[in-house]
Amino acid sequence: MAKDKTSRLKARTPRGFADRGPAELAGTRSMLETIRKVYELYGFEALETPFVEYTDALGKFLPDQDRPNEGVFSFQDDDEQWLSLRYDLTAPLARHVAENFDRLAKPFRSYRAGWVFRNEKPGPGRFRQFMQFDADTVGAPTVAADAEICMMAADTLEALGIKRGDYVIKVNNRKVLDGVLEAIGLGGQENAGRRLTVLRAIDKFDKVGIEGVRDLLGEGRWENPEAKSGDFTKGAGLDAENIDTVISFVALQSGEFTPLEDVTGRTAEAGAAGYEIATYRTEQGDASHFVESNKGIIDGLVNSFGNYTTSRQGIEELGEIAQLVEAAGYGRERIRIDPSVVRGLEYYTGPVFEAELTFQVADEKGRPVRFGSVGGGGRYDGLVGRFRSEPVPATGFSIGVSRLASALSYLKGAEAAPDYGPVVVVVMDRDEVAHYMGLVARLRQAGIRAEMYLGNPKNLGNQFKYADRRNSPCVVIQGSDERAAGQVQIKDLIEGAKAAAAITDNAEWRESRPAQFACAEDELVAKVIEVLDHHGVPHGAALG
RNA sequence: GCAGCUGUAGCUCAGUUGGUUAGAGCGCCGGUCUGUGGAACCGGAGGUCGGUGGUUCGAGCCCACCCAGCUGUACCA
Repeated sequence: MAKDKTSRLKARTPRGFADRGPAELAGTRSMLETIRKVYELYGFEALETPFVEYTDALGKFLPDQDRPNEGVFSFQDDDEQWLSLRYDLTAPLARHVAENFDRLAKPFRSYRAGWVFRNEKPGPGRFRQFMQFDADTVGAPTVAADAEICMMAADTLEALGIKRGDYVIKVNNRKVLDGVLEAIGLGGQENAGRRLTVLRAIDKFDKVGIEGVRDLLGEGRWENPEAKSGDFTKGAGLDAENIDTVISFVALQSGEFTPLEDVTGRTAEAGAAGYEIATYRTEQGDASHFVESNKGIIDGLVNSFGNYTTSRQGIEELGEIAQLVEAAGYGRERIRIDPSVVRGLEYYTGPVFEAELTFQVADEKGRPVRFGSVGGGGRYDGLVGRFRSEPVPATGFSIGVSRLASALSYLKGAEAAPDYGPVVVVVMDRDEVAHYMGLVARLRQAGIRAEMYLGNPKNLGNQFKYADRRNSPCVVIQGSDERAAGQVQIKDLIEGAKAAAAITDNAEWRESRPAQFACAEDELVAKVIEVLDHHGVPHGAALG
């Protein structure tokens, strides 16, 4: 079929999707392996579910319509049932547990890694296909299950090489929020919409600050507040008193008003636990000592919201979590009670978690890059219950593998090790291809990545260029001279590149044949291994 | 969805007040070179100037609309 220029196909990946090269694949693979080991250490077991689910199982039909939510990729089966690509790993887990409920040992503890799909506008670091790695405990109502998940999240980030202090696991409880919302008259089904607006406002605390949240709780907020220009976001329309109530809640973690724990009389103990102690003195010279601790935050919550029934229950759960993680040695620098975390606006029913990276790096243009949330989770006691007559408690955590991988690549910077290619056996004599293939086979049997040059062999230089591009550690050469002597030439390309740095003349370059030596054909494997080991190139069992 | 900015070769970009056949660097392919990577030199491929319409003797350049991308914002189960 003749193709003129105008009708030629344009090769391109769809918006929000990307191909992944060998370096990225290797990085992801080792990350997944690290995460998997931590999850297994905690007693979770592997599970895989398909990419496609019935849309109703995902709970993603638009209200009152016969059509799935636009945010999920959907299509109809030949029997006209709606199918969708999974948009997270939690809804499919709930389906799996419900489907196999009687067979599974409860509590059921499983982990899953895989691609999920969202039909949304892509952006920097946001794709329409990305990978998550989840762990969930289904059938355990105790907050010990939640506390454990938080500790595991901290362990996982550290196992991935993120230093303590460069991340934090924030914990909140939806019940605390719900109680506050009830108290300001936003309880009940009829206020679901306004409740959502309030939650979103709180969720934006990080971005817009305390005054921004105040605007969003009241009339609304302009994208550029000074100029009153750009987009206007309509607010929740609360009155001043209720705004103050909500603000006082958010402010508990704002740094402007963080309740402290009084450790007067036990400063030695607090100091030993690693707390930074703040000291205040009265005019009479009496000293009081305080630390910023989870207990302090919880005491503050009890003081402000302890008389709301729903909130009180949530605060007690947070207190238990704080106590459990503290007892296990996880202090506030790792797991932090933080009332501003909202997370997962729909199905969470109790504790919610968010894993955040706190270090900052600059991108190639010198602008600061914030990574923010790299994982999150919480308790979703209602999700499995949708399929059954009774509620089933469940709690879980999800790591955004793709986003975390890009954060890690910034952290590691340029030190990413080069991936070495295979040993290349060049073709000097076309009639001897069978013999060259024999050499390659010997190398492969010894566990060495190797291949014969399969392109046009007429120009030896091209074969070296190819090996160079593949980042091959060395090439194997055998012409008629060597064959007659029962020898091969091994050329160490890594050493050669160093040795040749001083040579500027092409003729001299060719003549000198840097880092090249001859050996008996029988010694081929042993000598190649010497070269590989010298440069730390993996082979044999180390290939994995 | 809304707002701002940007669309010229694979990439980064020039392109004069609107004036002949739209250029450069890098990259790519080939050659010098069928016994040696880099360098060098020579040659080649690759463009409906994002699209359509308009103004004009004449548009890559001016105007209108559309499309795409980027950034922010909204939404994000």
